[in-house]
Amino acid sequence: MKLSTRGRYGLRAMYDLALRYGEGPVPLNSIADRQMVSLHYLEQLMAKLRKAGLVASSRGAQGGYELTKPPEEITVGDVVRVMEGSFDPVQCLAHDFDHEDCEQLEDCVVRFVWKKLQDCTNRVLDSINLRDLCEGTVDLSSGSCGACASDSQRPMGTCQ
Amino acid sequence: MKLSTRGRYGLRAMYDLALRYGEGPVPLNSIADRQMVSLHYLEQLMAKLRKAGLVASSRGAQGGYELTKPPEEITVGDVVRVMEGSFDPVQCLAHDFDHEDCEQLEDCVVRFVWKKLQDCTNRVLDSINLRDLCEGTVDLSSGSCGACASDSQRPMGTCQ
DNA sequence: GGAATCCCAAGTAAACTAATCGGGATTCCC
DNA sequence: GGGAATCCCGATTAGTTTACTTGGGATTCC
Repeated sequence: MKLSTRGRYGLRAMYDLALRYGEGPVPLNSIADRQMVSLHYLEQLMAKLRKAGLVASSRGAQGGYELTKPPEEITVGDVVRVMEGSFDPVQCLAHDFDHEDCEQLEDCVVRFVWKKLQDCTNRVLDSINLRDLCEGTVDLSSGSCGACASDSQRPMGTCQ
Repeated sequence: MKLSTRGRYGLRAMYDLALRYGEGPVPLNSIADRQMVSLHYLEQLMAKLRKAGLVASSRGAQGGYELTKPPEEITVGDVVRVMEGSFDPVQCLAHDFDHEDCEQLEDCVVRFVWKKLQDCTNRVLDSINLRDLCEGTVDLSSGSCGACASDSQRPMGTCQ
């Protein structure tokens, strides 16, 4: 189980926008530079976030992207589910699954393991919003990245 | 984020073996039949579990596979990590990652979101062992599969 | 000796990933 | 009104992964 670059880049872009919330449209090339991601690729990712209603765009010079809601009203789960697709470890946990097909697919006991996993994942992702990220109020107690902690020139809580 | 068939089939095969623990080698074709999985594909999956030391095989007629440990000593996490690879949402959370590369890769704040996700996932998967599955002592309270509950002809806790 | 098993390596079609490429449409500002 | 800055869109692509299938070989029991 891995995250794709879509989820990772997408969340970093949203974090970047959250840091600049209220300052007007943020052009994508500045995000691409800061986050070191290909501009064209990021455009594709932003299209998903726009269609999901999480960001709004304005075209032309001085255009760019901005969050459609305050950072505290957007959870990490909102972003990740848009970028990665909803976390359905197995098909028959998906909302639109026809349970007539049940016996063809999965052992019940085993399926509920996946259900527990899904619940836990959503709970974690929905418990953190973009404002938490900006303010560094996320509890970082579990595990630490030594390489980052010592670099004090960078903006708070960031690596680059 | 999805589980591949490797993780799903692998856990079902291990559950099947756990139900028959102590009864001698279980031939793979019987597992493949019960779990409705291609025999040859299942062979490949079992090879991983064997190399990881979770099952032992005996060849020849009356041969088959069996757990190397009692079901209560094998967690779902043990199985899933073998089958899916360890859940490292991003590279730099992996054990062998060189943190010199840190600034190239990921924003710290965002990374700790992934760290929390990893911790929670491992905690859930490691909290359930194969005996729990066999005895149905897993707490199934969150969510339910209507199609299964009503079918009383099947072995307890199963769908098929 | 033959049936039942596990073991192994190779091949494959389809999907997915992580982009790149090339251009078009809109808007601001001078 | 012209040009720069920006978003928008569709096509293409190389590489990887997934979920198998195919075809056999080795071992063991009876």
